[in-house]
Amino acid sequence: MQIPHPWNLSPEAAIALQHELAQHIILEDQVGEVRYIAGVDMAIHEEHNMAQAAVVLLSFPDLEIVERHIYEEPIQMPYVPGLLSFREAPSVLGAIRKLRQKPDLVMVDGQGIAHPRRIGIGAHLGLWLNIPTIGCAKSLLVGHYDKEALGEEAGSWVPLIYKKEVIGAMVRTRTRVNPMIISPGHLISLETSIRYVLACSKGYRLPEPTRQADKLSKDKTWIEPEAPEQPTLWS
DNA sequence: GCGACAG
DNA sequence: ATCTTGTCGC
Repeated sequence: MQIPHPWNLSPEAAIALQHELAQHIILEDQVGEVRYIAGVDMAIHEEHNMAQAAVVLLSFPDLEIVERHIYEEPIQMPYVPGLLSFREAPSVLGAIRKLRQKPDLVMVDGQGIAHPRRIGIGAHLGLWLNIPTIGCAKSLLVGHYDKEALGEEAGSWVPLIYKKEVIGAMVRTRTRVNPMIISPGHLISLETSIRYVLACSKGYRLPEPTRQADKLSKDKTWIEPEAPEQPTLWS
């Protein structure tokens, strides 16, 4: 395949690459036993043009924090709707590289395949890592759904439709709170994606992996602990 | 041509 | 994403 590939591309080249990569996304479950779930997110310090990516590894189904890491680097690309992965993925991957334990599943802050070309940052990261991923977004990029059909209780959900196809689901992770936009990333089905997201929801809108990563990415007092450990043997 | 538009 | 205090509701 064309992985690895450069990230600093022109909008035209990035879109062309997405069309190529989307062909390789697998939506059948290839999720083995899940012991560790990672959550990733990123914050930006506009003034210094710095990105602060964070990854938090949780045990499953306990959801206890096992590892937390931050990775910082200058932001390279601007934000362009539909091309978010080219702006955030490099930094997120930097944070993931610090994990000592390989995650069995990764939850990403953004769309999975609920994307114009079916390859949001969640799906893109899954392809790059060859690990099952789920896109957990807080707002819609594309698609429509039946608001009336979505129950108010935590656990209810309705399919997200785009061009006559089911690309994800609006999932109520908390009663009477705006639903999360859930879509499979890679190596996982929509049904399984929803199942894991709900299994990771602890009374907050964001599922634990993403919620913890979001919090850590915004933390300004976090000090990355020493890494006298051995290099990761999985990446 | 006119909106919509993850983070 | 980020700018930002108090405030309404479960």
